[in-house]
Amino acid sequence: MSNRRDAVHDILRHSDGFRSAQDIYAEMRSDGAKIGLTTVYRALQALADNGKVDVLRTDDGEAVYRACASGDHHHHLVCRRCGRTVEVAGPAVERWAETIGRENGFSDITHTVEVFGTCSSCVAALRAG
Amino acid sequence: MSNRRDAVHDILRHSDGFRSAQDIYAEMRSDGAKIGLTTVYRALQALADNGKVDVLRTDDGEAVYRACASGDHHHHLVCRRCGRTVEVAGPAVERWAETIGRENGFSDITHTVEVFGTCSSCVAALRAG
DNA sequence: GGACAAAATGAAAACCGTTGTCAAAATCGG
DNA sequence: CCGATTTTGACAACGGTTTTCATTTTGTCC
Ligand SMILES: [Zn+2]
Ligand SMILES: [Zn+2]
Ligand SMILES: [Zn+2]
Ligand SMILES: [Zn+2]
Repeated sequence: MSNRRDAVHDILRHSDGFRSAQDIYAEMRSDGAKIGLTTVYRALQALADNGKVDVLRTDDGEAVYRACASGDHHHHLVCRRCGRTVEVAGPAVERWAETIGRENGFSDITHTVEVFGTCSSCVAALRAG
Repeated sequence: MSNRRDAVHDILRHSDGFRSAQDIYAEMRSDGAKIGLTTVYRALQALADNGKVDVLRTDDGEAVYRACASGDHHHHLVCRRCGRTVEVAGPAVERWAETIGRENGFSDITHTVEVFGTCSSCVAALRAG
Protein backbone atom coordinates (compact mmCIF):
# COMPACT_ATOMS: atom_id res chain seq x y z
CA MET A 1 0.00 0.00 0.00
CA SER A 2 2.27 2.82 1.15
CA ASN A 3 4.66 2.81 -1.74
CA ARG A 4 6.43 5.98 -0.60
CA ARG A 5 7.15 4.67 2.85
CA ASP A 6 8.67 1.55 1.34
CA ALA A 7 10.76 3.63 -1.03
CA VAL A 8 12.20 5.57 1.89
CA HIS A 9 12.74 2.36 3.81
CA ASP A 10 14.58 0.90 0.81
CA ILE A 11 16.96 3.83 0.63
CA LEU A 12 17.81 3.24 4.26
CA ARG A 13 18.22 -0.49 3.76
CA HIS A 14 20.75 0.17 1.03
CA SER A 15 22.68 2.69 3.11
CA ASP A 16 25.44 1.82 5.48
CA GLY A 17 25.43 4.67 7.98
CA PHE A 18 22.82 7.04 9.38
CA ARG A 19 21.10 9.35 6.91
CA SER A 20 19.20 12.61 7.32
CA ALA A 21 15.75 13.31 5.89
CA GLN A 22 17.04 15.93 3.49
CA ASP A 23 19.81 13.61 2.46
CA ILE A 24 17.35 10.86 1.59
CA TYR A 25 15.08 13.33 -0.17
CA ALA A 26 17.97 14.58 -2.32
CA GLU A 27 18.94 11.06 -3.31
CA MET A 28 15.38 10.11 -4.23
CA ARG A 29 14.94 13.24 -6.34
CA SER A 30 18.22 12.77 -8.14
CA ASP A 31 17.11 9.19 -8.84
CA GLY A 32 14.09 10.67 -10.58
CA ALA A 33 11.58 9.84 -7.86
CA LYS A 34 8.56 12.14 -7.63
CA ILE A 35 8.26 12.72 -3.90
CA GLY A 36 7.97 15.69 -1.56
CA LEU A 37 10.15 16.47 1.40
CA THR A 38 7.10 16.43 3.68
CA THR A 39 6.37 12.86 2.68
CA VAL A 40 9.94 11.79 3.42
CA TYR A 41 9.61 13.27 6.90
CA ARG A 42 6.29 11.54 7.40
CA ALA A 43 7.65 8.20 6.21
CA LEU A 44 10.65 8.43 8.53
CA GLN A 45 8.41 9.35 11.45
CA ALA A 46 6.18 6.35 10.81
CA LEU A 47 9.13 4.01 10.38
CA ALA A 48 10.66 5.27 13.62
CA ASP A 49 7.34 4.92 15.46
CA ASN A 50 7.04 1.32 14.32
CA GLY A 51 10.58 0.60 15.39
CA LYS A 52 11.58 -0.12 11.80
CA VAL A 53 14.43 2.37 11.92
CA ASP A 54 16.75 3.73 14.59
CA VAL A 55 16.99 7.49 15.10
CA LEU A 56 19.64 9.61 16.70
CA ARG A 57 20.62 13.26 16.85
CA THR A 58 23.86 14.59 15.47
CA ASP A 59 25.86 17.09 17.50
CA ASP A 60 24.18 19.91 15.64
CA GLY A 61 20.70 18.67 16.37
CA GLU A 62 19.83 17.05 13.08
CA ALA A 63 17.86 13.79 13.20
CA VAL A 64 19.43 10.88 11.32
CA TYR A 65 17.96 7.47 10.58
CA ARG A 66 19.17 3.94 9.95
CA ALA A 67 17.48 0.65 9.08
CA CYS A 68 19.32 -1.71 11.38
CA ALA A 69 19.63 -5.45 10.79
CA SER A 70 18.92 -6.24 14.41
CA GLY A 71 15.42 -5.64 15.72
CA ASP A 72 16.62 -6.17 19.27
CA HIS A 73 18.01 -3.50 21.54
CA HIS A 74 21.52 -2.60 20.43
CA HIS A 75 23.92 0.29 20.09
CA HIS A 76 26.13 1.73 17.35
CA LEU A 77 29.79 2.10 16.61
CA VAL A 78 29.98 4.90 14.07
CA CYS A 79 32.95 6.10 12.03
CA ARG A 80 33.00 9.83 12.49
CA ARG A 81 34.62 10.28 9.11
CA CYS A 82 32.79 8.04 6.62
CA GLY A 83 29.73 7.17 8.69
CA ARG A 84 30.24 3.41 8.46
CA THR A 85 28.21 1.89 11.26
CA VAL A 86 28.48 -1.38 13.15
CA GLU A 87 25.68 -2.62 15.36
CA VAL A 88 27.00 -3.73 18.73
CA ALA A 89 25.56 -5.40 21.79
CA GLY A 90 26.62 -4.40 25.29
CA PRO A 91 25.14 -6.61 28.00
CA ALA A 92 27.57 -5.10 30.50
CA VAL A 93 26.32 -1.62 29.68
CA GLU A 94 22.71 -2.68 29.95
CA ARG A 95 23.37 -4.06 33.42
CA TRP A 96 25.39 -1.04 34.47
CA ALA A 97 22.69 1.44 33.45
CA GLU A 98 20.02 -0.50 35.28
CA THR A 99 22.16 -0.79 38.41
CA ILE A 100 23.27 2.82 38.53
CA GLY A 101 19.66 3.91 38.15
CA ARG A 102 18.41 1.62 40.90
CA GLU A 103 21.18 2.60 43.28
CA ASN A 104 20.05 6.20 43.00
CA GLY A 105 16.39 5.41 43.49
CA PHE A 106 15.34 5.87 39.87
CA SER A 107 12.81 3.66 38.09
CA ASP A 108 11.80 3.08 34.45
CA ILE A 109 15.41 3.28 33.45
CA THR A 110 16.40 3.78 29.81
CA HIS A 111 19.65 4.84 28.25
CA THR A 112 21.36 6.13 25.14
CA VAL A 113 24.80 4.87 24.23
CA GLU A 114 26.77 5.59 21.06
CA VAL A 115 30.40 4.90 20.31
CA PHE A 116 32.37 6.93 17.78
CA GLY A 117 35.76 6.37 16.20
CA THR A 118 37.72 6.34 12.97
CA CYS A 119 37.39 3.08 11.05
CA SER A 120 40.38 1.23 9.64
CA SER A 121 39.74 2.20 6.00
CA CYS A 122 39.58 5.86 6.96
CA VAL A 123 42.83 5.54 8.89
CA ALA A 124 44.41 3.95 5.81
CA ALA A 125 43.02 6.68 3.56
CA LEU A 126 44.38 9.33 5.90
CA ARG A 127 47.81 7.69 5.88
CA ALA A 128 47.83 7.48 2.08
CA GLY A 129 46.59 11.11 2.20
CA MET B 1 36.28 40.60 32.88
CA SER B 2 33.36 38.83 31.23
CA ASN B 3 30.64 39.64 33.71
CA ARG B 4 27.88 38.21 31.54
CA ARG B 5 29.58 34.89 31.10
CA ASP B 6 29.95 34.60 34.86
CA ALA B 7 26.32 35.50 35.36
CA VAL B 8 25.26 32.71 33.02
CA HIS B 9 27.68 30.33 34.70
CA ASP B 10 26.18 31.25 38.09
CA ILE B 11 22.69 30.44 36.95
CA LEU B 12 23.90 27.01 35.91
CA ARG B 13 25.78 26.48 39.15
CA HIS B 14 22.60 27.13 41.09
CA SER B 15 20.53 24.81 38.91
CA ASP B 16 20.14 21.12 39.50
CA GLY B 17 19.36 19.74 36.07
CA PHE B 18 20.18 20.69 32.51
CA ARG B 19 18.88 24.06 31.31
CA SER B 20 18.26 25.49 27.86
CA ALA B 21 19.56 28.83 26.62
CA GLN B 22 16.10 30.35 26.39
CA ASP B 23 15.29 29.01 29.82
CA ILE B 24 18.35 30.72 31.32
CA TYR B 25 17.62 33.91 29.40
CA ALA B 26 14.06 34.00 30.74
CA GLU B 27 15.24 33.55 34.32
CA MET B 28 17.85 36.28 34.03
CA ARG B 29 15.35 38.73 32.55
CA SER B 30 12.75 38.00 35.20
CA ASP B 31 15.50 38.59 37.78
CA GLY B 32 15.90 42.04 36.29
CA ALA B 33 19.16 41.35 34.47
CA LYS B 34 19.79 43.42 31.36
CA ILE B 35 21.09 40.85 28.92
CA GLY B 36 20.30 39.75 25.38
CA LEU B 37 19.53 36.28 24.19
CA THR B 38 22.50 36.41 21.81
CA THR B 39 24.86 36.97 24.71
CA VAL B 40 23.42 34.03 26.60
CA TYR B 41 24.06 31.83 23.58
CA ARG B 42 27.59 33.17 23.26
CA ALA B 43 28.33 32.67 26.93
CA LEU B 44 27.10 29.09 26.84
CA GLN B 45 29.14 28.38 23.74
CA ALA B 46 32.29 29.71 25.38
CA LEU B 47 31.64 27.81 28.60
CA ALA B 48 31.10 24.61 26.66
CA ASP B 49 34.25 25.19 24.60
CA ASN B 50 36.28 25.61 27.78
CA GLY B 51 34.79 22.47 29.25
CA LYS B 52 33.16 24.48 32.03
CA VAL B 53 29.73 23.08 31.28
CA ASP B 54 28.37 19.84 29.84
CA VAL B 55 26.04 19.97 26.85
CA LEU B 56 23.56 17.48 25.56
CA ARG B 57 20.67 17.40 23.11
CA THR B 58 17.11 16.68 24.13
CA ASP B 59 15.01 14.35 22.00
CA ASP B 60 13.61 17.31 20.13
CA GLY B 61 17.02 18.70 19.29
CA GLU B 62 17.29 21.48 21.86
CA ALA B 63 20.73 22.00 23.43
CA VAL B 64 20.78 21.96 27.22
CA TYR B 65 23.63 22.84 29.56
CA ARG B 66 24.79 21.94 33.05
CA ALA B 67 27.65 23.06 35.28
CA CYS B 68 28.80 19.75 36.67
CA ALA B 69 30.66 19.38 39.94
CA SER B 70 33.11 16.92 38.46
CA GLY B 71 35.62 18.16 35.94
CA ASP B 72 36.56 14.61 35.05
CA HIS B 73 34.88 12.49 32.43
CA HIS B 74 31.51 11.32 33.70
CA HIS B 75 27.96 10.61 32.63
CA HIS B 76 24.48 11.60 33.79
CA LEU B 77 21.49 9.97 35.35
CA VAL B 78 18.60 12.31 34.55
CA CYS B 79 15.03 12.27 35.84
CA ARG B 80 12.90 12.56 32.75
CA ARG B 81 10.14 14.22 34.75
CA CYS B 82 11.77 16.85 36.99
CA GLY B 83 15.21 16.98 35.40
CA ARG B 84 17.07 16.16 38.61
CA THR B 85 20.52 15.00 37.57
CA VAL B 86 23.13 12.80 39.24
CA GLU B 87 26.68 12.63 37.93
CA VAL B 88 27.81 9.03 37.62
CA ALA B 89 31.05 7.27 36.80
CA GLY B 90 31.14 4.12 34.72
CA PRO B 91 34.58 2.58 34.47
CA ALA B 92 33.03 -0.59 33.05
CA VAL B 93 31.38 1.41 30.27
CA GLU B 94 34.60 3.26 29.49
CA ARG B 95 36.39 -0.04 29.10
CA TRP B 96 33.58 -1.58 27.08
CA ALA B 97 33.48 1.30 24.59
CA GLU B 98 37.22 1.19 24.10
CA THR B 99 37.21 -2.57 23.62
CA ILE B 100 34.27 -2.73 21.23
CA GLY B 101 35.89 0.00 19.14
CA ARG B 102 39.25 -1.76 19.02
CA GLU B 103 37.71 -5.13 18.19
CA ASN B 104 36.15 -3.56 15.11
CA GLY B 105 39.32 -1.85 14.01
CA PHE B 106 38.30 1.66 15.02
CA SER B 107 40.67 4.18 16.61
CA ASP B 108 40.26 7.50 18.45
CA ILE B 109 37.27 6.09 20.25
CA THR B 110 34.85 8.37 22.08
CA HIS B 111 31.35 7.78 23.34
CA THR B 112 28.16 9.36 24.58
CA VAL B 113 26.23 7.71 27.39
CA GLU B 114 23.19 9.05 29.22
CA VAL B 115 20.84 7.27 31.58
CA PHE B 116 17.23 8.36 32.09
CA GLY B 117 14.66 7.39 34.66
CA THR B 118 12.03 8.64 37.08
CA CYS B 119 13.48 9.72 40.40
CA SER B 120 12.01 8.65 43.73
CA SER B 121 10.39 11.99 44.54
CA CYS B 122 8.65 12.01 41.18
CA VAL B 123 7.41 8.48 41.74
CA ALA B 124 6.06 9.58 45.14
CA ALA B 125 4.43 12.65 43.61
CA LEU B 126 2.81 10.49 40.94
CA ARG B 127 1.49 8.08 43.58
CA ALA B 128 0.04 10.95 45.63
CA GLY B 129 -1.64 12.02 42.40
C1' DG C 1 41.33 62.25 33.17
C1' DG C 2 41.09 62.03 27.64
C1' DA C 3 41.88 59.46 23.13
C1' DC C 4 41.90 55.68 20.61
C1' DA C 5 41.77 50.57 19.60
C1' DA C 6 39.84 46.28 20.64
C1' DA C 7 36.35 43.52 22.54
C1' DA C 8 31.63 42.70 24.07
C1' DT C 9 26.78 43.50 23.54
C1' DG C 10 22.02 43.01 21.77
C1' DA C 11 18.12 44.00 18.42
C1' DA C 12 16.83 42.42 14.41
C1' DA C 13 17.38 39.57 10.39
C1' DA C 14 18.85 35.36 8.45
C1' DC C 15 19.23 30.42 8.79
C1' DC C 16 17.83 25.66 8.78
C1' DG C 17 15.67 21.51 10.13
C1' DT C 18 11.20 20.36 11.00
C1' DT C 19 6.07 20.58 11.36
C1' DG C 20 1.43 22.38 10.07
C1' DT C 21 -1.94 23.66 6.45
C1' DC C 22 -4.89 22.60 2.96
C1' DA C 23 -6.26 21.76 -1.63
C1' DA C 24 -5.34 18.39 -5.15
C1' DA C 25 -4.53 13.58 -6.28
C1' DA C 26 -4.57 8.78 -5.45
C1' DT C 27 -6.89 4.85 -3.36
C1' DC C 28 -10.63 2.26 -1.42
C1' DG C 29 -15.45 0.35 -0.95
C1' DG C 30 -19.49 -0.53 -2.62
C1' DC D 1 -18.10 4.23 -11.93
C1' DC D 2 -18.98 7.51 -7.52
C1' DG D 3 -18.58 9.18 -3.19
C1' DA D 4 -15.69 8.57 1.09
C1' DT D 5 -11.21 8.21 2.91
C1' DT D 6 -6.38 8.46 2.82
C1' DT D 7 -2.08 10.11 0.99
C1' DT D 8 0.50 13.51 -1.11
C1' DG D 9 3.33 17.78 -1.64
C1' DA D 10 3.88 22.93 -2.39
C1' DC D 11 4.02 26.34 0.65
C1' DA D 12 3.79 28.76 4.96
C1' DA D 13 4.80 28.75 9.67
C1' DC D 14 7.58 27.48 13.67
C1' DG D 15 11.42 27.34 17.02
C1' DG D 16 16.01 27.12 18.24
C1' DT D 17 20.28 28.93 16.84
C1' DT D 18 23.60 31.89 14.32
C1' DT D 19 24.89 36.08 11.76
C1' DT D 20 25.01 40.81 11.11
C1' DC D 21 26.21 45.19 12.35
C1' DA D 22 25.75 49.46 14.71
C1' DT D 23 26.31 50.75 19.44
C1' DT D 24 28.32 50.37 23.99
C1' DT D 25 31.68 48.98 27.08
C1' DT D 26 36.34 47.88 28.24
C1' DG D 27 41.35 48.12 28.01
C1' DT D 28 45.67 50.78 27.11
C1' DC D 29 48.65 54.31 26.59
C1' DC D 30 49.54 59.04 27.33
ZN1 LIG E 1 20.61 0.36 15.18
ZN1 LIG F 1 21.53 -0.58 25.65
ZN1 LIG G 1 28.17 16.40 33.69
ZN1 LIG H 1 32.41 7.64 29.52
